[in-house]
Amino acid sequence: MKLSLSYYRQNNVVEIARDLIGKEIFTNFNGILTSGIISETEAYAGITDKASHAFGGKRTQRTETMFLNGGRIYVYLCYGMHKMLNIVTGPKETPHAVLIRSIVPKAGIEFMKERTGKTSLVNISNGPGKLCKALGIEMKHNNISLLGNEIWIKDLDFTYEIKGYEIEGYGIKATKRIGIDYAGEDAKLPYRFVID
DNA sequence: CTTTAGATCGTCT
DNA sequence: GACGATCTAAAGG
Repeated sequence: MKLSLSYYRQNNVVEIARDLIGKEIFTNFNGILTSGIISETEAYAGITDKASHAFGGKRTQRTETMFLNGGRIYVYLCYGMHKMLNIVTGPKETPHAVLIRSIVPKAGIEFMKERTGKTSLVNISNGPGKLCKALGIEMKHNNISLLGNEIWIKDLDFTYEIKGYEIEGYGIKATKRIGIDYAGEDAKLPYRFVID
């Protein structure tokens, strides 16, 4: 079933990042439904985390979304061409977010191929920029609710097998985050979660 | 297999 | 004006 507001408003962003592994994220834009199983995440822990856009309580037009209450998405542009998808968590004024870094495609695979120009599922959504392309996520989707009919996340109570990718009885490994060497000591925190 | 350059633009200073 | 929570293609070993 669809994850609820009370789920997103829990205050432990690192635990939520770990828990989101194995859940299914959907988008439904203009009648085109696509989804994938979340297989890699990273937690960004608000104002105390040097790697977070909201570090030190930094409020700008861009980071404002993270300060709102949990249960919406934060989309931003990286390197001038890639959209990044984040799940805003925690209560209002607590700018926690979970970056979705990889999904295993499930629903609407033909649409994903069309959006990415790829002919196979290999490497189609295994990266934060790539999954946004596969799911059709654009800058204009920043700030939209995860309880509406355009994007949502579902808990799974059974296992999946998708075109050779088996997601069953998996383990979850914690590692340091990617691409945040500027964050000093915080770059070493085990805030990245992957299926193992 | 690994390394490297180049693409490209919203956001902040 | 500088810089990314990245990706790809191309070249080299």
